[in-house]
Amino acid sequence: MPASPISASDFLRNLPIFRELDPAQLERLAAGTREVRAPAGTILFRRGDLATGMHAVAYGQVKLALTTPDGGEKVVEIVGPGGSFGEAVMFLEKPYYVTAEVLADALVLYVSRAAIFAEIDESPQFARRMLAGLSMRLHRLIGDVEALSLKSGTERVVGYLLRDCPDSGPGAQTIEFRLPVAKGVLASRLNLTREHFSRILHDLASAGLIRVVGRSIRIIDVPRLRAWRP
Amino acid sequence: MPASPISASDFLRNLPIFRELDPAQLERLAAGTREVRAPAGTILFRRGDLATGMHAVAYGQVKLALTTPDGGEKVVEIVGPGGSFGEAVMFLEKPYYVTAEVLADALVLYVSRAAIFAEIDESPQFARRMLAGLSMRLHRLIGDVEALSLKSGTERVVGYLLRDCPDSGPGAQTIEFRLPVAKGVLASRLNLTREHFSRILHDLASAGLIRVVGRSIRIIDVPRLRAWRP
DNA sequence: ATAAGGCCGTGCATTAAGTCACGGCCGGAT
DNA sequence: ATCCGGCCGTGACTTAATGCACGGCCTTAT
Repeated sequence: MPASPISASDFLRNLPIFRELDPAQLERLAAGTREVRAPAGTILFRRGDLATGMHAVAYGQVKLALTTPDGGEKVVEIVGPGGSFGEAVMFLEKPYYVTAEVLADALVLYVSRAAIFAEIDESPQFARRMLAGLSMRLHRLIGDVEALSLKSGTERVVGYLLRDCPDSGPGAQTIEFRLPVAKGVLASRLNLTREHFSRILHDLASAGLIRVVGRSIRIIDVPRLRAWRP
Repeated sequence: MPASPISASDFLRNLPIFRELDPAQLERLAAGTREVRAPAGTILFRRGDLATGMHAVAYGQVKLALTTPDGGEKVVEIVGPGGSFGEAVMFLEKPYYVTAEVLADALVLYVSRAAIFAEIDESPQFARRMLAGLSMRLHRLIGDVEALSLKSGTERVVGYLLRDCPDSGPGAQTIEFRLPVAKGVLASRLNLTREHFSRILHDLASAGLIRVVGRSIRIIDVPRLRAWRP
């Protein structure tokens, strides 16, 4: 099936979920893998499509979103290199619940259900790896539910800005980075309207906590931002 | 470890997750199972406690809730007979993310991580069962995220009331049932304040869609309730 | 250059939901 | 029976967040 099984297994090896597999295992998975190169804007699948395998991003960016009949959408996750999606729905043999759209030109690996199931039968270690992966996802999703249900918009934004800041001691530290996606997409991910998100960033900036220039954000004082209260 | 391994395996057999296991497998799991009888009000574990196994409800009712430092809480799930919880956190070897409180006198089976892991190594079929279980949970949780982020309070209530109504044809059908828990708990589960929930039920009732008497709810016309629009 | 389109910020009006306060009711314990 | 305490309903008010409208700006392609 694959045009170049060798490169498929090379990509697979570098994905967190498939790390620590031995070469034989990777080879078997690679045989059930298809490489999908897709430019920004491509819809990989829509809510309701049949699911017959899982997906992993080698490079690029994919947006997973819930959609409503009347055109509304809520971004559930933004998947970057090394990330995977669609496992749950593959195990359940149900149609996709979300729609996947490529945001930045991507190489997505598609691993068939048959290959995954065969490998589970072959290797308990692999099964545990998949279990850990799903558990991880579940854990993060409950974090989202928590943010959605008992935090304010501003708290969610602060939480996001500090997502990978070490919980370091006192003393004003400054960190600068670029948002990985357009603000509109991020707003939806954080369950805010574009307008509301814009206002929140503005407010945090005029409180002297952050500095925003286009997509670059400088956190002026990490501990003070972390200590933000309504 | 168990006082009566025979009854443990009897209970296990009747849980959806462990159904279809052969007697030998059940026996092995039962050996790693502890029966916990707990009256209403018991806290089984709190957010932050160490997790070393999973839990399954034989009878009774358990509430899983997120808690905030300042005493707030959001009910994530109400687990009844046959339901299980704590798997994800067990696989990740992380502390519990939610707090579990017994709502109605319960028998909860606690299965140690060791027993689960051993059985995964023993049986790929069991591994697939666990994968399906976690996938199921993930699926439902995304449903919650969807309800939380793109539905109004009333829509969530309507969705809940219709949760297990067959999507049958036209013609006014009537269904009556009792809420499984106190309205305050249900309100939190649906991410509403008690007051808001109360008003919503009132409004639906005065629109002639439902009839509420204490904990009993009669849906007067299922299709019309389903067709409810803001 | 310049045009065209997507993305973003902001003022104003509106609304869904939350908060506070109070009073009634129901069910279990004495 | 009667008392008590938890659970629930409701009115008045506040607030966080949304929706709409518009205008600027910064790409990207021509």
